[in-house]
Amino acid sequence: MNYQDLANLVFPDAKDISFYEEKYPRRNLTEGAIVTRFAPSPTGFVHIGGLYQALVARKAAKQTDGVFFLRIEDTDQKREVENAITGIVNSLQDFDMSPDEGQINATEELGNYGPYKQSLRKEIYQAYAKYLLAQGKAYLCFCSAEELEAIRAKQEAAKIRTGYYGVWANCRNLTVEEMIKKVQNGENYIVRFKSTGREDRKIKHHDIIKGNVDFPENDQDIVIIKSDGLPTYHFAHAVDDHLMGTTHVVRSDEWLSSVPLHLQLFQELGFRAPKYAHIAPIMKNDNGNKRKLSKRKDPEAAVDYYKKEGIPSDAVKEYLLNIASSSFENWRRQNPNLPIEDFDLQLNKMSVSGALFDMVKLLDVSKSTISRYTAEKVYEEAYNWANEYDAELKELLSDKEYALKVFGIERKNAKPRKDIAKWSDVKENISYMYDIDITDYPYQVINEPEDIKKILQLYIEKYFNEADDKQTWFDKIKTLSGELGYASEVKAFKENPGMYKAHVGDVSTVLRVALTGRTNTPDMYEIMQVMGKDKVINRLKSAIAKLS
RNA sequence: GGCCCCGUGGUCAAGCGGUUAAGACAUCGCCCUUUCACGGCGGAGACAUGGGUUCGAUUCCCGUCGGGGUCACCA
Repeated sequence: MNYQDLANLVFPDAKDISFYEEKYPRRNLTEGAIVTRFAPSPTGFVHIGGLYQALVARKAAKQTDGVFFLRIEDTDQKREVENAITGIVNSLQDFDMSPDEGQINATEELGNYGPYKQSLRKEIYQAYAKYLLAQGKAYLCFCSAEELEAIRAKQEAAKIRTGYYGVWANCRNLTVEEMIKKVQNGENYIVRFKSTGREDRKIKHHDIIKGNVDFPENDQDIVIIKSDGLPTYHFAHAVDDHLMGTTHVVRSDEWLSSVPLHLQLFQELGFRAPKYAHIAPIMKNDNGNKRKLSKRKDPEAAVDYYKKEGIPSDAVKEYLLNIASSSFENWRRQNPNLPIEDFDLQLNKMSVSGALFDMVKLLDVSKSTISRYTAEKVYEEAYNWANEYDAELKELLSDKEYALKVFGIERKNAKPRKDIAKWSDVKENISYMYDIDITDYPYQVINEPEDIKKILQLYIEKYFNEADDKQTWFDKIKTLSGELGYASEVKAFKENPGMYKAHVGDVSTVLRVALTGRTNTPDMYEIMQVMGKDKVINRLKSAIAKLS
């Protein structure tokens, strides 16, 4: 009786690993091409941190003509959430980050290295577990949850390291005969890795982001195959990333401390280990403490939040790149119109510590992003958003020709208007351009009904002409101001405030408020042009009528 | 608690032995011959702390403090 017999007894049907080694040959890629992956577990929506990882991983691959794939890590069936896979796939699609290989919907996938869903790879993991078992590099553990708990309790009481290792690993020294006997007796078991490491020795690891990190070797006999026959994360990681040809593992830095284990696993399995890039997670300030953005507490943790708010996916990616690399901002300033695909992200320049999520900054990035859009693009995006989330806005936008004019206001100039941060702002932003009932007129300096009435009436009767160019238009407002005793130049007013009731700016404000119901708007000349003569006259008349 | 990572203005961050310690967001003021936004100019605001090493430390070493991660048949 030897380990081979034990392996055959436990995994009678498992294939020899040579089968898989041949089935999944080395990828034929150009020198330096990077293969990365996004490997979420389907336990809910995509987290902004997950998107961040995926963005970084995907960029690293794309920059080198490599491959970016999506692997679903569903080895914990208890935690699996319905439709999560579809959610993941859709979120990546929303951000224009669909993978080259992997799941493309709940049941289908792309690529030659699949299945890309771990629950479908059970036999593969078992083949490799059998391989380790046959060599005595793994063993069966029959400890119950209670026994494990008892071990832990003892360790804690003695204030020593907890875990299943060394002398605490009860089943580690079971003989092959004993293990076989227990299996034949129907005892429950799991497969554990027989660690070759020693806690008093150090291993060196070079992480692409974190740099040189030394750890004690791993000496824990971790579980590789659980009682349901599925692998643990660690084992699946080693097997999958080897078979799938991953060259660079980009993942959250919570995994950093598992590196010794992972390296050991790769070595004992005879695999070449990938390079690791552990990224710092995105944090949030919670009463003075930093913590990871939480799925439960923070709405902005969910990637869908941005979609619902109408923050363009481009903007979210720009913001994330901002966090990832400080050189991105400089690059963007120099290349305002290039797509972010052209930006070269250096993994080794990425920040080592977790950044606090900054919504204000995101919104600023978003404003800039949207300001670079053409009116056509703004229309399209706003319409698509409205179509899903805001029926009223959709209705407003139904007249595309007019909407295009509205979105074109102050957009054609060298310094386009920057006032939309998210599509959910649009309605509030443009509603006065439509046939709404203005009820509130927040007149400012000039606020006597009689004065207002005079200005508006005179403007309608004598000065308004749709055909005027901008200079003529404004000259007329100046003339009108003078005619009614207001300063037609602000400077003149400032020099001699006592001589006038108010100045041309104040007169303009009256017109603006009467026209739009607000004190702040984009350029009034353009607004009038877009509204057209009838609407302008009607608005002004109606404002007069509403003077008390 | 053990192990590991991190600590530059409110936030994101350059700099990594000698700098007036960049830049962006936010904030304040001024300017942009009508508002707001944009843009321009300017202001305020930082190297956690204590020891070393050095002619000289934000940069290197050690301690302290602070923050984070990890120690599952979860990923």
